Amino acid sequence: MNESVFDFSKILGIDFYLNDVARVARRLIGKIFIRKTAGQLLAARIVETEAYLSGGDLASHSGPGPTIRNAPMFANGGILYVYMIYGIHYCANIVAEPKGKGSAVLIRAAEPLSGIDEMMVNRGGSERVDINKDNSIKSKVKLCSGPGNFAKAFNLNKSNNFSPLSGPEFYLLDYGLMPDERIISGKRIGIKKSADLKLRFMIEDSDYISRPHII
DNA sequence: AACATGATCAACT
DNA sequence: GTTGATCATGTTT
Repeated sequence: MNESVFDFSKILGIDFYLNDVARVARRLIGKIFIRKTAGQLLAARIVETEAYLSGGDLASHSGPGPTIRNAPMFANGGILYVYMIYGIHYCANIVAEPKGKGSAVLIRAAEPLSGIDEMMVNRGGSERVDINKDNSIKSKVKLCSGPGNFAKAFNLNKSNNFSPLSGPEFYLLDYGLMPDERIISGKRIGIKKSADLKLRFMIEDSDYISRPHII
């Protein structure tokens, strides 16, 4: 698959992001995330997200109010917020709602579509990303599954903070859902505070989900 | 001390 | 195959 496959007129407008973050998280399912750099195009279809609210959510980084780290969350929606977790992994978020609110959507998993060889390289190229000993692809299933893996496959880090999702490097395209696809919601993964909120969204029975559904 | 994780390995079914 | 313990390790509180 190459660049000409994608229709960049399907890009999401800024209004998409300036809505309630839980609504944005749900509607991001099925959207195609693209990173375009010189001579390279990475693309994956989002299949799993989590919303982190602007208020009343003890698990959200915006809880303490604006700080250096969470500054992107308090900017206007439609940009990236990338932070490091556990000293090892990066997590990529899409900021939602108008400036000053403080909310974001964590991208937890996606289906690789384009630039799969480059994603392999970004991930480290070991058998852990399902490649055979001769470097041929065994499976693309786990390449972007899990927030740390997604960020690594797209080579995202803190330098991508505040990057707009309206180009020229990052794009989100809306191709809709397949007729038989259903979006389900459940508890978020890996948090202890506000753990019962049903703010995780995913395509039911998708092969690319990072973890099982937790009601 | 906690943290929006992921890879690995031991000990199971 | 699956599950649970353990570890790696930067940044914030």
